[in-house]
Amino acid sequence: MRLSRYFLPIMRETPKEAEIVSHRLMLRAGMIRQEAAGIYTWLPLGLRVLNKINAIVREEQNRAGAIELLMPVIQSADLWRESGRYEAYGKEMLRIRDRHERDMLFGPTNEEMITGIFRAYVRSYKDLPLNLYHIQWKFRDEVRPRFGVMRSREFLMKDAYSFDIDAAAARHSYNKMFTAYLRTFARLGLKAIPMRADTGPIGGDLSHEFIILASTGESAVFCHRDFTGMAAPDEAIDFDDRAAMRGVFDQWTGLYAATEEMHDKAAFEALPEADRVSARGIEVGHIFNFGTKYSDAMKAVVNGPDGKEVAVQMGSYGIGPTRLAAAIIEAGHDEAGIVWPDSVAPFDAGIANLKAGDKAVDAACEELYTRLGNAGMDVLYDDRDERPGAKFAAMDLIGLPHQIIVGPKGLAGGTVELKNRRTGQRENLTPDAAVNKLTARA
RNA sequence: CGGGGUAUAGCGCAGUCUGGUAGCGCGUCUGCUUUGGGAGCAGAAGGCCGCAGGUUCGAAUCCUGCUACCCCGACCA
Repeated sequence: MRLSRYFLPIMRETPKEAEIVSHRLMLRAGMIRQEAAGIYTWLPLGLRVLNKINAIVREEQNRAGAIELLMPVIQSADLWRESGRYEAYGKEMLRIRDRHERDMLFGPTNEEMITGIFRAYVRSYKDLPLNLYHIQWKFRDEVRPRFGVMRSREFLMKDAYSFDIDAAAARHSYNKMFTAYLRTFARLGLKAIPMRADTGPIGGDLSHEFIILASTGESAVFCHRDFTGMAAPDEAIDFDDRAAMRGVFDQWTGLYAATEEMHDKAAFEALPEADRVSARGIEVGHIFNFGTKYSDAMKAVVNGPDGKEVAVQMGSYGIGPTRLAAAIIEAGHDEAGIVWPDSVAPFDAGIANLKAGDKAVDAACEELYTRLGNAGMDVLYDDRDERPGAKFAAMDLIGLPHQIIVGPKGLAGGTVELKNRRTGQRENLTPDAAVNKLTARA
């Protein structure tokens, strides 16, 4: 993409409403635009990041055996009356009425709808286990939306729903999602720590929140220091291996970790002082095993091997990609701007033409741009007629992980500069070497 | 939902107390000079001063009502 033809409204000054760093940087980098309290447009640069996050979430859901579908944002109130949540959900649910005076709502979550889908088609235990998910907009009419897309009213959520014949099978489904989440967050460059959580209005008895540590986190969290050194399972792990899944779960839940609501002060203080981590955390995922709460209420039953009908065991599993975009920035930024992990960077690399209009520099940039593009890289080429300082600032602000800086001084000696945004390390290389080095990474 | 605040050009702000028809910085446009960490000079465009009503010869400014947004707290993917 040539920057001169792209739509990237970056700002030098920070709009005053932005309090936390991710919100400020998302606005300044031209990723989002506020349309109303807690409601945002995702501008082109932000959308690229969001799409990359979604792709990783999707890959890991699929790897764990979940199957994607797409449910609507607008739902009928009738389904919610069946489960009893139409009354129970409260003012967070945005209720609307259509032209025929029918009660509708903007979905805050989809347990009812997925249960309706399940019971319409699945009759036999032989069709289990089943895990269906979608990535869809949700609306929760928060009393006080804040922190940009971190706590917005409209937000994107990946929500998966598992259906199993019995509690043991449901437990395995839970462990699979647990493992998939660890892998997902690791691929997004985040260190997420599972913490036992309250189940709230979703219901059930087993639940974990995945929390990343960040000073701007909304809740206080407490955990064992060893979590910071733990590595997520690699892609060779077998999701159908019950013992392996249980092993991952046990490993990641064996140490103390709790949010403020679930905090056990005595247990925490029993740890050696050096092992205690007391910090702020951002919730980026939440999983629930709630048994037959919805299947009972909505009669989602299957015939078991013995011919008798049983209510299916269910679980639900949520990740907020829009919140994740902000959380990744909270975890990766410096004074100059965002520092994206390669996996979610809006572009794989940037080329800064320090003297647009200079024949040699233009030609060198064009060649680099073409060659990297042919190698399958997504490159942002800053071909604008701007001063070098403005280009450096823009590249750093939007956080491109790898930048090739091309100017007359270097070219005179046959080199360009390759800069690593994260480490700040720069090296002078021939254009060939720079292309090879960048493409070798993929 | 309680408490506090703000609303003036794309962004950040001054002007409001003390009424006289709107200004600064950044950004944008034109031209020239510049070009390795957000350039300089010259010129230009851009504003129902949140909305509605009132007071007044005259309202960004005073009065009344409304709306939107932000912050602190309680609640939440």
